[in-house]
Amino acid sequence: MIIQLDMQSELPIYTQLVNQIIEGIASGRLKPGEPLPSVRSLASDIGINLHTVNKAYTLLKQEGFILVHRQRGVVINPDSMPEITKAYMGKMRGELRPIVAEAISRGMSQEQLLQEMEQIYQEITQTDKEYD
Amino acid sequence: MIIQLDMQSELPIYTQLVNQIIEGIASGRLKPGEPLPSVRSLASDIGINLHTVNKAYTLLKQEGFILVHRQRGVVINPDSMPEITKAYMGKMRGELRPIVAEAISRGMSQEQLLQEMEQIYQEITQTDKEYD
Amino acid sequence: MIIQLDMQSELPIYTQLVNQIIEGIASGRLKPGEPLPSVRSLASDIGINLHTVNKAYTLLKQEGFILVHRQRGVVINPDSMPEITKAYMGKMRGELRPIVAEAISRGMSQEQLLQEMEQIYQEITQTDKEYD
Amino acid sequence: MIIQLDMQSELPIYTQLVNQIIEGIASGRLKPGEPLPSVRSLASDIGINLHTVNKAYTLLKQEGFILVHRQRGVVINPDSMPEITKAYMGKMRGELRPIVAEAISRGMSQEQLLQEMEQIYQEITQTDKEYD
DNA sequence: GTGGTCTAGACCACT
DNA sequence: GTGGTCTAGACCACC
Repeated sequence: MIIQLDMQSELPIYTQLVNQIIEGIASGRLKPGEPLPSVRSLASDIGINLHTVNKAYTLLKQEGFILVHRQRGVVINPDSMPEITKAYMGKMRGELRPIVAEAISRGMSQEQLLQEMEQIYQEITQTDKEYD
Repeated sequence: MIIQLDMQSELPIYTQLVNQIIEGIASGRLKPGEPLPSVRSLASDIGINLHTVNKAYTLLKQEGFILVHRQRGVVINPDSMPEITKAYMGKMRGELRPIVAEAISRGMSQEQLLQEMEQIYQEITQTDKEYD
Repeated sequence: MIIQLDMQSELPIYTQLVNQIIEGIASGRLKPGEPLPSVRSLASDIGINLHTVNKAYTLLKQEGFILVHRQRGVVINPDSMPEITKAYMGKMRGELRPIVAEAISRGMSQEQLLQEMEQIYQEITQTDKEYD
Repeated sequence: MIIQLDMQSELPIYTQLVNQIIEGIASGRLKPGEPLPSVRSLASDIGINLHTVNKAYTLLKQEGFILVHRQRGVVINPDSMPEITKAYMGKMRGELRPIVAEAISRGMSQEQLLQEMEQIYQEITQTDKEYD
């Protein structure tokens, strides 16, 4: 798992970590049951504080993406991913809405916008298949 | 222009203001050249601090959505909206990516996701046409 | 709001804080919309670190007992308390079960046990009514 | 004696073990004088560390639920179960209190709550009577 | 060794 | 002044 952090980003480090791990799951690079590095080792690997990693793991655990197994350590949830709940859909639409609004106000067509999303979808899912 | 703020949101108030004004533009409710309330009146109308409105207007001005005349006050940019620059596309893709990734990891299909975006696009653009 | 912490307890400080605030809500001493002290002031009042208070508040926020209002600070959720969800019932039963099992193995009758719970229920709800 | 451990639980494994053995006693599946597996065999049976089983047995012995004979091995205390001491009642009430408080704050009535406890009591005591 | 908790001190964004 | 974030160093419980 390669983690790329942007220390200048407005996004908190722990959020970037969460995003990258979720993208890892979405892409198939991180498979159910697969172990994640310990907070300490990941923190020292990417040169941040262990508490920052801990916060990211805690959030991922709360949402159900990962779990802490007493014997195997931190692993991608082997049983199931979080569901598409109403709460999630609400959150997702709330995040999407201002992005779409700005695109419209800049004159982007619906087709262009959908194409962008489609391309991102493809980029994420069709990651190098050497991992399968 | 009706402004709906969520004081419990994680989004800063000034960001919510910016988003709503941009959505107003996208929907056609706010037309080029149309005046916006003064910092002072908007702030007192919605019960927030002057600085907060000021920050929102400043950001909108920087991106080119509005113009601030000393005499004529604040108006929606009558000449042109911000362009679809490379910088903008990069920003937009960066925001879209984690949303798409989470949707994928929760098992949402590309079709579902595109449909969601299409619906949001429609919701914004086909706002009540009494404004035209 | 008087907070009583037991620094020798096996329960983490932030858990004790969470419990006491929830009991404050249950008893009516803390009413919907009522403000809670800031993390800093509460921390210094009870002589603990502000991060510990922060963790307690974060948990209460996640479960919906409190919310952080951008203007009014931290307040008891004025609209609604968390629901009696399936997840909550599962959690509650899982906590209750070992308590009941031990009581049975020590020879406590169902009546005694129910009476204990009833008394606790009464103790919490019939707190000194000077607060109403 | 079937032991069900949840390796993702927040409860330590040894606590889960203790709880399940006490519930076994409460239900009548484990009777006074009945032998329990040796530390070694139980550990290997359920795939956990020797120390973990040892810790559970030590706690059960300290509270008086089991006896550990050098020759006859581990047995459920044949003479008596732990008493309903003041210390125990204090501990029990302390555990019950936050559970009751949360139930109240979520709007659960005293009747509902008592009913829940009654049902758990019944579930534990009216276990399949083939064991009698 | 692991994750979990607590403390301490610092900076920043927001209002 | 508020909450949010990050760092640092420490101790403990668990396995």
